[in-house]
Amino acid sequence: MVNKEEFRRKIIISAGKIFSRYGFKKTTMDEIAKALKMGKSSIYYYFKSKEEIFEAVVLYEANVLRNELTKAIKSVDSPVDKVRNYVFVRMKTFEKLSNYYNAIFDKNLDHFDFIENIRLKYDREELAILRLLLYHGARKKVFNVTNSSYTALAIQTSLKGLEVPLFWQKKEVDIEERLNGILDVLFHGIMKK
Amino acid sequence: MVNKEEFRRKIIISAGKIFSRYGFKKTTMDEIAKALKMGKSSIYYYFKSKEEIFEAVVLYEANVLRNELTKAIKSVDSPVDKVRNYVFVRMKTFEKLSNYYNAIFDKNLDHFDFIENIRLKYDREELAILRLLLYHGARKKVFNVTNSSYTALAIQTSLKGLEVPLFWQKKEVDIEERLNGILDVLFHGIMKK
DNA sequence: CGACTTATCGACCATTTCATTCGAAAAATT
DNA sequence: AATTTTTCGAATGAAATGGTCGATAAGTCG
Repeated sequence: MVNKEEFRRKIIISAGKIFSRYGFKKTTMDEIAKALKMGKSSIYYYFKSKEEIFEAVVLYEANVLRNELTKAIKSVDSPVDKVRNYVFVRMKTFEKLSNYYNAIFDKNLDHFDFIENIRLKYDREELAILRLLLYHGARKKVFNVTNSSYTALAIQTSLKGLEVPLFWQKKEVDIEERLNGILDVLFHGIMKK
Repeated sequence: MVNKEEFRRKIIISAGKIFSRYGFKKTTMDEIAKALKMGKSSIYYYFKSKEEIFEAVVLYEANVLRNELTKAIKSVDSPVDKVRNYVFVRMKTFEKLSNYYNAIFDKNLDHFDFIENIRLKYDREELAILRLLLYHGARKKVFNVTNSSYTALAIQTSLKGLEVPLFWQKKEVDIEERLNGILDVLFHGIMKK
């Protein structure tokens, strides 16, 4: 009982690597099994289907993202630093969570309902976090934000805008620079004079 | 007539990218065609089979390697620099020629005769080049090599030994450092006192 | 134009691949 | 030794895929 969950996690991590390399479709159950030195059919003792494994992988990565983010926020005090850290970590973690992002972008996977669900859920979560960061910043008279919900949405939208070029032309873009640019604009439009 | 060869090269380069990402087996003719914005069957106007495309790709990359190497040798004068450049370029080009190297390493592709042929041919070529470099070095009284064939084989063997860890754990290994180490040993065992 | 060559493509076929199922049999636990 | 948990080989049916073929554009030459 205890070990079954343990082993599921093992599968998730191992399969995650393969998925991230070849994508959902090109990854075969046989490969996942071989990587774990098991027979293909044994995998089905732990997961009902390939899709279910993928779902678990994406969920797992989404959680990693969530943890990194909350950790990054807690690690500093000032609202400005919190926002800066949040944005930075969010973009930096990007590359590592290829399955999560592939799941969200890949048109080929649209038909998976759970992806839409995850996307919605995490969008809402992100919005809540941003709203809170802004709200506290405003409370402390650091930000000049009247409607934190509204501004949070604006920030989220611009962050998503940055995801696309990052995702498509990975190499070309200098993340750091562009992020700093965005943060500059963001803060100077937000900060109390 | 002129354009057909041109287009074959286009296919080779485009397909090469896909092969290098997914490997021979996981790459489909449909993908190759789509990448070129063509119908799948059109590809067969230029190549007889998927295997033939792959062969062309590997051959193409092998030629790239050969060119880089001869260029690197010609760019310097002293025997020491020639050997050093040769070894360096050979290892540096490594990452870029994933198809060539995959073809040589991948057990799954063993049954392709042409791979064995390419391997043999290029092994022989490499040996000839090394032998020449050593021979000239000895002539100029820079190297202390009595049997250049024999020593060339030794060097080739050790270079191949380095390929394996490079190939399997790409990230971990610091190429530069290890190469310099090998070169150090090589030269100081070879140089005239 | 009209014959002819070059190039593209959709539909189709034969085969292979692959996710999944199932029952049996190890292995572990009671 | 009975029971439960875990693993696996073999089988299956559906989907994917490499390759073929004839039709048909598109281009060329007289």
